[in-house]
Amino acid sequence: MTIKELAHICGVAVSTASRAMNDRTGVSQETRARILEAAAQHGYVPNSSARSLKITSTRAISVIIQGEPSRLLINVLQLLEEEFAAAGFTTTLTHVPVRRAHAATVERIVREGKFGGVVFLGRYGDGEPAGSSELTRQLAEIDAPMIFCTTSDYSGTSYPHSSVSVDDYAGGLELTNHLTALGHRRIAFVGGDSEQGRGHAWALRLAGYRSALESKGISVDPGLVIAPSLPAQLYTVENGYESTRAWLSRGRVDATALIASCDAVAVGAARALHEAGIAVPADCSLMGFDGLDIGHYLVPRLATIAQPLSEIAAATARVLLATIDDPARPTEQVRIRGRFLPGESVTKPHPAAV
Amino acid sequence: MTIKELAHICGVAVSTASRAMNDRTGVSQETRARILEAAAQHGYVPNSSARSLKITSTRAISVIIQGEPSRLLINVLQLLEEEFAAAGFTTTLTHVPVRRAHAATVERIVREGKFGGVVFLGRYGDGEPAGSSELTRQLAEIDAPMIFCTTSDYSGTSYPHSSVSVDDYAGGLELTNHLTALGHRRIAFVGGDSEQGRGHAWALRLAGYRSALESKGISVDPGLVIAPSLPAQLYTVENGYESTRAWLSRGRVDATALIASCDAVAVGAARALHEAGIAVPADCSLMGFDGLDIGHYLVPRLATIAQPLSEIAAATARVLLATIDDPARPTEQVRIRGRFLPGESVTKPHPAAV
DNA sequence: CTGAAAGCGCTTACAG
DNA sequence: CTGAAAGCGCTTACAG
Repeated sequence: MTIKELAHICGVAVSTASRAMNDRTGVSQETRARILEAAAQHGYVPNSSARSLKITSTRAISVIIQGEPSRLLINVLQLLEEEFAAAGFTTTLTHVPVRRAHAATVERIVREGKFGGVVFLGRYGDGEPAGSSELTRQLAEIDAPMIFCTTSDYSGTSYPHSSVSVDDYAGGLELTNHLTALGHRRIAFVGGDSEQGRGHAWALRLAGYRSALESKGISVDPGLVIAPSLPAQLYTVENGYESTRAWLSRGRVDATALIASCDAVAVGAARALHEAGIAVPADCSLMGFDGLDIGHYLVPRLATIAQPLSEIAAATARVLLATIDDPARPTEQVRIRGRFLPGESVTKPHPAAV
Repeated sequence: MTIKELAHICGVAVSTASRAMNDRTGVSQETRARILEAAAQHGYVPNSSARSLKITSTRAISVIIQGEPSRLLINVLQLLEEEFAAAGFTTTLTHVPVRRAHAATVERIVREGKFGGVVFLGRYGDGEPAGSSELTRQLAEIDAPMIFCTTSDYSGTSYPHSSVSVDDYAGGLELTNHLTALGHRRIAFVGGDSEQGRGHAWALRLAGYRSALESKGISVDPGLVIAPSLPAQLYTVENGYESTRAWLSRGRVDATALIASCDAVAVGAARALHEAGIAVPADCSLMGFDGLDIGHYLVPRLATIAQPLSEIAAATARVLLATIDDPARPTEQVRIRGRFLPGESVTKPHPAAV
């Protein structure tokens, strides 16, 4: 059923039916009621294509996720939807495969002009440094309100778009400080490489780890920074397991604690430690990052930094909507402090370490 | 830029530009090349609203997920996208909140007629029995190709739509047989209630559990079937933890093994057992269901039934596409056997049980 | 091979 | 308050 048929049934013009359906002024109370009733009775649903073809300022947001979304991103997506819905905006998720030409797809979405704004959720591009990637450069040329959510560029170089994320650096710092306060000196970091990771969450967490150690006068041992065995799937349980196993196979390193680049990596690392006969936390303490629900139920319960997802979603919506209202608005980099969640996976250093 | 501008630039008619862009016959090789080049140069992107307003047979599939999607559903979604893409179909995900009027939203999506077919992924409706819910009845009146994926109706009553899922019943049977073969007699089941669950995955797994016990001459003790403490979020770690804890607090029950309705529930149950001083598997064996990646890395490694996700996605696409080709095609109920994954969470029964 | 025209289902000035 | 008409950007018979 089209609006034309609906109008015919009610004996009114199409324009009147449209006004009634869209809750617009300029229709008498009774005419509106009659039309709405007929619409409900006949199950009339406006054709959204025709609608968006006419509508100029589309109150819609496109959320773009690249690759397989993690549990965390799904939770953020949920919250983003709620935030935007509260402001009267629709949210549409577009899923961009990692392999395909990402920039082209994004450009297409933006150029189509169906959306009032775009949220990039999670990583984007090919994992290059956020501020200097080819994609970022291309995006800078596209004139549309956009924001990066849970992706940040700690390097602080000029950054063409707004972003919102947990303060990964401060989190890495805090986790490490917890461990040094307990007396740990030989602390390993798994899931990140020191090279080519600028702008990545793990790289910022690693930077926090380095700073914390240095501020305590502990020199960072390169042998304790464990490169990812599966660089294509950094934040996965598999990567945590394989990386830690490869590291342990290289011989005794005397670490008394291990910080994982995220909770999932921590789970994999815990398994690798277990298989090597190293008990958590008796022989080696373990820290995660993200605050996933599941970490709270593991045995031992995982110590971690919880990402403030609600605040991240709220800030993302706030900044993007403000940018839509005022495109000339300066960009904003929002970093929100995470909350430390103590766990059973951490204790004082064992004299005979890993 | 619109197709009109593109046509103007190339000095051709709009219809010619359209034909060139859509790879249609009836354009000279050189004209086509010229138009495509101009399109690429100016970054012309067709307006999809205008396009879908004209197109009759929309080669697009709507995937509807209700509530917060689990890890498992996300994986299936991924695979579905690939399957449909291979057949030249676009996939659009619509996320329906649990609270809101689900039937109305679904009806709206279907009635809009933008999609060639609809996949319901995961649970739908208010958790009522699949075959007899109000929603199913309403959907039966909507004339569009649809299929239910990972949702099934084991009851075998006449079912108005096609569905594809793992064989939950056979899986429940297999898990239980493994335990009885090891000598277990007092086996509990957590995460499902015996009432009002017809059509739910956990109910089918529970049915398999019952049958397996009965076939061994072991009577099912109602005290060993643990009702969910959080019925609103059945397949969650939280529910596994809370349900098991509530059950353990009711006193000694002599169970030597516990089957969880899914892997997530198993993780929560493991935590509750641990807090009660019950060791897995020494004091109590534990079985999951689904075969999530993480279960493979837990300590102890979780024994489970792996859902054949690729096969489920492939069958879903196959049946739905066949239904689109031939709407008169009879509905089909596909049940795919899961694969048992042994784990360290299961052993022979301990004499002094829970 | 190419073009002019109709029309998909809507919304929105513009008249009355 | 209501209606007739233009037009959003595209595709597709229909002529040439």
